[in-house]
Amino acid sequence: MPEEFHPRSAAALRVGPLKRGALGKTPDSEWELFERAQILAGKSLSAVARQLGRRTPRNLMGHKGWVGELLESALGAAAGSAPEPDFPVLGVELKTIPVTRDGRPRESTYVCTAPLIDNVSVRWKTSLVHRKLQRVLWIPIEAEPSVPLPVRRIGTALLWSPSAQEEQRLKRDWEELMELICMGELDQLRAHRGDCLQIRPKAANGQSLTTAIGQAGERIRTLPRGFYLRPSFTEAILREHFLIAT
DNA sequence: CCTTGATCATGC
DNA sequence: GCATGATCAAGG
Repeated sequence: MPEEFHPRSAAALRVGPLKRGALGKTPDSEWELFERAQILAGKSLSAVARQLGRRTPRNLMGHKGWVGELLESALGAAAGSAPEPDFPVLGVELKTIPVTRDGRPRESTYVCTAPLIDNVSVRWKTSLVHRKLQRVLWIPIEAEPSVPLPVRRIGTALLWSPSAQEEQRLKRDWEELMELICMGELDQLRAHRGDCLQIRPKAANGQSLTTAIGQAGERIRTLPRGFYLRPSFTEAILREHFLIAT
């Protein structure tokens, strides 16, 4: 059996330096993925970037996805833009989540593109939202504006699956939102809809257009949309598993 | 302070 | 253009 498949001791997990080549290797199991994430806990973004041979930008303006991409590389996620979880074989989606000093999410969490056409046969359980949220490796990232990006720290990872109740809430929202899409009610498809899951524009700019269905069933051009998790939902996830003062 | 709507970068 | 990675910024 290859050496890298052996469990490591708890002591090694806490204080051991990263083995040469450890960063970026694709994990073969969920356990191995989680262990790699644990090793990153407490490290600064610039430290991880340095070990990967990457430069750390001064800030995120013009580099909005930099943190997520850094963690993808560090954990060996399959790079690319395929509409599937980051670790397809494991069925695990990786999400970095910017948090305040209190550990509360600063932003909503993008899930996936909202399908505006050819979606009539899609059910909750066959939806991309469902597939991506079945198993998520949440990695909180320190995101206080007063803390310079390079010294912001990576938090303790959380491997999460929705509870039955959480899944019901997601399913209800998904069905309500998809109903509007299928009925051509894009005017009513606004971000205020949805208890925990919402739909918002997801586009390069306001001129971006994609095809959707209008009220008369005709094809129309509209802004591309994406599914997002509300911060209140992700905050509850973190709070259930970590101790967060209220 | 929070939410909604808008936007930035990258690969194909 | 579409999918990924998200954060920005105006207004309530």
